[in-house]
Amino acid sequence: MHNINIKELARALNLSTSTVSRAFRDNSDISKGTKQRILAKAKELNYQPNHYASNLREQRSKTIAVIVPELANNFFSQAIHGIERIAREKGYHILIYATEDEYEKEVSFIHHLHNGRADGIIMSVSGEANDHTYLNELAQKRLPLVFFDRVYEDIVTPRVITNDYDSSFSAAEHLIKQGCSRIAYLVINKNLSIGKTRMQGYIDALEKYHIPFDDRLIVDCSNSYKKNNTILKKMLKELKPDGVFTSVERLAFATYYACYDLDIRIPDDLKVIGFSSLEIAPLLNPSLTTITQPATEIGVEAAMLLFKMLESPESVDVNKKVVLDSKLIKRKSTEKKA
Amino acid sequence: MHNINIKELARALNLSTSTVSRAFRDNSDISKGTKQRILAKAKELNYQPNHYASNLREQRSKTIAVIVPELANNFFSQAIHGIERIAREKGYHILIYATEDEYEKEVSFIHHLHNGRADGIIMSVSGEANDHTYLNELAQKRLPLVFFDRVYEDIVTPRVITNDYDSSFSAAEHLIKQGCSRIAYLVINKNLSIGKTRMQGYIDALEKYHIPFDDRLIVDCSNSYKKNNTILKKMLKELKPDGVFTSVERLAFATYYACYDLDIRIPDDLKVIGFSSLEIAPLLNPSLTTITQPATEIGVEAAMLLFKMLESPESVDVNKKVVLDSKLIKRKSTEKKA
DNA sequence: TAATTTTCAGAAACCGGTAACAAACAGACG
DNA sequence: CGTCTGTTTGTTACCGGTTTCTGAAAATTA
Repeated sequence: MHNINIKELARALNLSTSTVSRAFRDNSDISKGTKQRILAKAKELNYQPNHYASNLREQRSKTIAVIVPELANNFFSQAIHGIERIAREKGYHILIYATEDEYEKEVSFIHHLHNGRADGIIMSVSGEANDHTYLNELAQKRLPLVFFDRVYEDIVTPRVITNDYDSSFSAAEHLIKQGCSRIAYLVINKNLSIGKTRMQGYIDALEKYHIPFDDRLIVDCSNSYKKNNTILKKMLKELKPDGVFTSVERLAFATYYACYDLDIRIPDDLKVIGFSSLEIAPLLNPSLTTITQPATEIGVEAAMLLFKMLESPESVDVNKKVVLDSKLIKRKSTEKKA
Repeated sequence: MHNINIKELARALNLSTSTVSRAFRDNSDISKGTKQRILAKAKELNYQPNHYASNLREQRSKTIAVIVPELANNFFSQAIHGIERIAREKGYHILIYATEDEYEKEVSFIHHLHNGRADGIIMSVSGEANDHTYLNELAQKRLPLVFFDRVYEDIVTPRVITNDYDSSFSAAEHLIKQGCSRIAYLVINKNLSIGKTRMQGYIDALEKYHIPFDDRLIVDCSNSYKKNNTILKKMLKELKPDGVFTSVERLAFATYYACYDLDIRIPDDLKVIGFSSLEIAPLLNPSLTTITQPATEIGVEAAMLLFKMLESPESVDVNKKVVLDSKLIKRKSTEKKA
């Protein structure tokens, strides 16, 4: 048994397809009586207008694409949660794509989206390469794009970010005030603007407190747990920092594991602070001081911005930047010795 | 500037649309030369076949829908990650829907999917209500459905689950062997089969070790953190259990928080074990003994099963059940006093 | 009552592809 | 040279809706 279509429904009611179609859209003229009759019959026969036929005719899909570097990550899953909520309220569906931080996948996803599959794109970039021209084609096709959190500076499109510079400055300042003077900064992709911005906050805080900058303390990490463990252990042994500031949640965990392995006590020997959306940071051993981004809210804002662009493209400045505040939450991992 | 379509591409090449169309599908006859010429021109003009037009004609969408209770949850985000990987390999796209454990949303999502938007559905159910007839209509529409993890027993469709009974039995047994005799079982939805199965393992383990069953120790929790905190504190004070077994990750965290508040020491005063997909369970204070489900693999298996159904519906028995093993990982939260 | 406007329903074109069928053309063969 | 076969391309109907245009009937107005 196949799906019932508008033709069959029309025949069952002895009406034309155009009349039946009208019953499902509010604007057109149709008598109240027939509309009722059609809707009743439609419900009885469980008729749903074919989505692809409507989309083809109307030239819009009521679907938005969400591209993120990874899914199994607290920040992104919370952000998607926020996007999903707004999309549902607006009657939109969301397609999810994970780039796994691979540039090729990012390019491929974007290219495929040129086919009308989605009406707009919300994206947090992978940041693996420097050629972002493939994103410029979107504007030509009138496919609105909103960046969130991880962005490309050279692409002009609205974005939702957090006050990364201030947060980083505060984070480094906090470590300094807790007595740290050799603070390592852990980053995954130094080239990505978010990594750079956060690093600048760290550097400026050092300068304010006249702490010499040692570039060996800027540690470039990878996405592999194993490699990071090696890198971090080496760094901890050789450079003996008394504070670690991680620009990414995962690196805070990696630091914990490395410290466990090396019998370095947190916070006595080493204080740790990190960007993190982990809800159970208070349950860690020791509880982790975090800069927590409003992940769900970022998703919500990004989605609302995209919908605004869809509803009236002129109303949104392409340079629009929504900046939300992260929160520095002090916990045991940066406590001073009693 | 609008999207270029097949007609314009054909005109640019002085060919008919059918010839151009053929260049993009492998089966049809077309000379090698023209195919090359077409593909080159397509690339030059950045032509992408309109997805909705193809879908309408071919009556399939190359899209699968994934319905989960929540997104901001380690288990589900890992499972989606697994699904996404397989889908991408197969050239499929995935639509994501979160029910937020609300029955109405689940029904509404399923109903909307009758419109051809997706070729198949992978779902973990909300379990809020008892009428699941809306799912039976899917089979009539030849819309394949695969359950994973949280399933409805009364719906006959392939499923991917874990050995919940055995895992629960082992978990309870582990607590008993560690010296617990008053073990609370924390559950969110007692009616859901997964809650029942897991509870049975717990009950049978108690029986095997001749430990009396006290139904006050079966604690029905909610999805609200605040409510759970109240419920758990009350339970801990009144019933003084020496072990807690949580059927859901979130409840293990809630137990930790409650114990912190009440100064109950884990594991000395109370041992805790729980189902959890948290990768950083070793970093908790104390590290949490978990039954860890192979979340990503569950997603992968569910997706592979769905694709098998799509490729040859007869080849998959509707009673097909893929059972994967969870792992019991012992950590400090269930350690015996030295 | 006749003229005019309004209301409501149907016919048909259209969205952008796909594929069955038709046709043109080249080469093989008697 | 004519017929046959195979290859390649074009013509056209179709997928399932939406919407413009058209016309008949009903309602309003003169």
